[in-house]
Amino acid sequence: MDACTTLGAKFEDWQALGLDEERCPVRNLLDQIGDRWSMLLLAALAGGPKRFSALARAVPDISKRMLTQTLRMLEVSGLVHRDVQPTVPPSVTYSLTPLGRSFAGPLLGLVDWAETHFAAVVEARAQAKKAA
Amino acid sequence: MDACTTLGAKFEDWQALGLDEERCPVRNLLDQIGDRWSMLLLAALAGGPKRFSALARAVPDISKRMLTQTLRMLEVSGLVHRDVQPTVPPSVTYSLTPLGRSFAGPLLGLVDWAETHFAAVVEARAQAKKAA
DNA sequence: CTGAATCCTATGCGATACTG
DNA sequence: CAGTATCGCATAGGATTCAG
Repeated sequence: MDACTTLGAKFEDWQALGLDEERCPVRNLLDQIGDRWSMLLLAALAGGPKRFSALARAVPDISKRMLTQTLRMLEVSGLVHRDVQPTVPPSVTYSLTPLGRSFAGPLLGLVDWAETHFAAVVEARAQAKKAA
Repeated sequence: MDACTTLGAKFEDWQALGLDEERCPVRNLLDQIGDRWSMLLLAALAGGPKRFSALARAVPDISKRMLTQTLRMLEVSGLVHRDVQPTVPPSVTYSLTPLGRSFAGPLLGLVDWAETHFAAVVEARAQAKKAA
């Protein structure tokens, strides 16, 4: 049974349960990390702990507001650990929890797909634009 | 080298290239399928071709507007094929292209992670709420 | 340095009504 | 049946300023 068939079967199961946002793990996950920044920050932290300002530099086009907000959400969900050093000036280090690290595998799968098939997607979009 | 380290290394590479939205495959993918419906519709189609109204029933809380819009985007990106039967009344069937099917693997990885670790995430959120 | 607070704009997305 | 068109709100999220 290939991945496609398996996925189709799983979808049937969720559907039978009403695809409820609260109960369905997949809907829940998508609500969590289906935003513009979550996956990117998890990837940024995969290499090791980073400080707030280092993360801000690593992802140039994120605002401080969204950086704080996204990290908080990831922390609440148990994917990221926030370590505050009570120095002056304060120093805050973020790192992946074991749960966060366990997410690296699936995320890497997505990343690999993106890199492998990026050219095909660009090509498809070019074709579509030409047809229009 | 585990997935976490690999992912960290890849992020360094993207960072070196400026994490450009146009050029970075990952940013591009996230812009595409990082919305509320794309991944869900791809999963819904993984089991086989479905008609427009069947998809609308499969995902109860999607509006016709978003269903159309999301399917169009997936079609333009080459992940979904749209087959129009010029009958009366018209019948339109959507299916995954080979490119779309190739995405089932990575997507299944994400789904499996969600199902496996859902309980842990819920637990973490409960702890965070209690602390607050 | 690491945020919190406030303000403001863009737009995602649902609801509704209409068409071929 | 399978959309399209229009309206309108709720929210995402950037810019800026203040604080510990």
